[in-house]
Amino acid sequence: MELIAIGEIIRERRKSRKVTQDDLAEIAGISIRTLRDIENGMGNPELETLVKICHALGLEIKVEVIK
Amino acid sequence: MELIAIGEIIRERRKSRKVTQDDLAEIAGISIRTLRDIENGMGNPELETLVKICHALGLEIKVEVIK
DNA sequence: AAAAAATAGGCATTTTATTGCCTATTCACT
DNA sequence: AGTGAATAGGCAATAAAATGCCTATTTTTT
Repeated sequence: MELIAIGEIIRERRKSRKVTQDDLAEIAGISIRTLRDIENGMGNPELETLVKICHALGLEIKVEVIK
Repeated sequence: MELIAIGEIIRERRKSRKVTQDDLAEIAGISIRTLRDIENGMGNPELETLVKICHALGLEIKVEVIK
């Protein structure tokens, strides 16, 4: 699970929902600046930040055993 | 996915591997202080920190659609 | 029961994510 | 092509995570 991968997942999901970065950031309760960085694979977000975004998109973060 | 849940998953996995916090922290490349906080559900770790720990334990962080 | 090992958490410091403000660039629509 | 919306990213300030040092408590081992 890399940053860029999460960013892409979030971006695709957001676009499929036809939501702007601005709207998603507001719904998730984070700044658009942070959302932008995450979608572009920059930085190293806090778990809570990711959870907020994912929740706003109907996504969930899970921990699984590597097979 | 809540903090306390991740902490418990990590702790259980670590114990099943018979590894101490000290050892796991060193293997993961983070401080024992941070690992301790995460296992006890305190704080709000960075994604990279979680990834390091999970990797050291053969665990993976995933994003899934909520059913 | 005693000793050693492991875990817990307070606190100050350092490092880094988040944020806001700004302008530039790209995209979508008429 | 032109216009407005959306996205991108630099930079400084702020907020918060990570770390190190310390002692206390709990757990394990002998």
